[in-house]
Parts: sequence; structure tokens; C-alpha cells
Amino acid sequence: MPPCTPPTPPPEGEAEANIELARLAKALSHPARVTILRALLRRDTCVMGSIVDLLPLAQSTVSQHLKQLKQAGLIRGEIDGPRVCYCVEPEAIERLKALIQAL
Amino acid sequence: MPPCTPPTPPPEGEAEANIELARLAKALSHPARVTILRALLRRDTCVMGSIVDLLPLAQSTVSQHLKQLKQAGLIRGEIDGPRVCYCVEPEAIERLKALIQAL
DNA sequence: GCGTCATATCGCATATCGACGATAAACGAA
DNA sequence: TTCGTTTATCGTCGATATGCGATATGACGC
Repeated sequence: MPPCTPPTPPPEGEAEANIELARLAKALSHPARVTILRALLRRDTCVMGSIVDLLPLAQSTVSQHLKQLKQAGLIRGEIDGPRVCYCVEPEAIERLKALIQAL
Repeated sequence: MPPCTPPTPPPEGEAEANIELARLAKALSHPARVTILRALLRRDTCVMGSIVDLLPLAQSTVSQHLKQLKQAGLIRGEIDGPRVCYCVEPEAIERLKALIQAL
């Protein structure tokens, strides 16, 4: 007999939390995106050009990664003259931390 | 001028941490895998058959997801008679929590 | 207007993911 | 040994991810 406790009913709203966590985790599932997020958190950079310099990737590829981070709600892009200034969404980061910590 | 601090050199060993975090995040990047991990953490189930019952997926698909969780080091499978008993690797979970919290 | 700079998007190639059914492999019981 | 139960693997498929160069878009200065 395997060492298992009797099956408990899955807590309320767990399915939604699982989907939300999976979405956020997916956004972090590529080293380049983790690198970008960390750089933005350090506030080293916020402009595309300098983010590209951090990575061995083409500008278009970096733009795609930024798009994914934006779609996951982890970052935001504000138009700043001819550039776009990216910054993190602190609430989303906190949400991610909370979901992971609750595991 | 965008509101950026002067560029700081990236901390020591950050690239490795980014890769490690991306690997762990990738393992959690699918709702089914989050569901499985949570069930194992609750110790509701540990055998394939009951895990399959939790999900609207075929047995072979669940086996694939378990394989990915195992390859990421988040779970372990112990042969228990004709069955396999899966359980979480607490150290890996703690590592994940630490990496996320350090963001 | 025109050109320039910075960024986003398009189009394409390749690789990986996620799903399934079918089958193989391992084990206990009869 | 043979059968049934349980899990892993294989082969295949469509969908998605990742990368690039080329091109479109948008904002500014002239």
C-alpha cells in the first residue's frame, strides 16, 4: 500500500490558481525572459536597445520576449519619446511570489 | 530621458540562476503539472491511476507530465510493487521558492 | 514634407510541446 | 507460466515556441 493520506477534496478555486500560476511560470520559462525581468527589477535598463545588449539575441527576438512578459502582465511598456520604457508590474511579481509560496 | 539607474554589473552567477529558474518555471508552465504537484504536496495521491483521475487527460499524457516534473527534479518516483509512488522533492520546492523570492 | 532613430510586427524555418492510441515492460496473483 | 494490473514508451499529429532577417510603424528633428 503506498503511503498516501486519504484523498481530500481539492480546495475551492484551486483550478483557477493553477491556471494563473502556470501562466506566470510560462512567462519565466526561458532564461532570456528571466534575465530581462531581473534587469528591469534592478532598474538597470528600461529601453529595448540596452536590453538587447544584455542578451545574445537579435532585436526582434528580444521584442518577442518582452511581448510575452507584457502579455503575462509582469511588465508594462510606456512610450517615452521615440523609445519605450519598460518597467515591472510590482503587483504581478507579488502575486507570483504569493502563488509560489503557497505551494 | 527614461528613468533608469546607472547600469550595474550583473551579479556573480546570475546567468546560472536564470537558467535554473527558467527550468523550474518551465516545469510549472502547464496547469496539469501544477495540479499534479499540488496534489502530491497535499499527499492526496501518489499513484498514477489516482493522478489520472484528477485530470481530463489520458494516462500516457499524464505520464509525460510526470516525466517532465521528474526531469526538473521536482518529484521522485519510487517503485512500489506493480505501482510507482510519486512524491515531491522538498529541497527542489524550497529552491524554487528561494529563487522566486529573490526576484 | 523627409530622413533618422527606436521599436514592433511579419514571414519563414526549425524545434519543442501536448495530446492521443497502441504497445511494451514490470510485477503480483492464480 | 499465464493473466491481469499498472506504468512507461513509441509513433504520430497539430499547435505553439524560438530564432532570424526584412519590413512596417511611430516619433522626433530638420
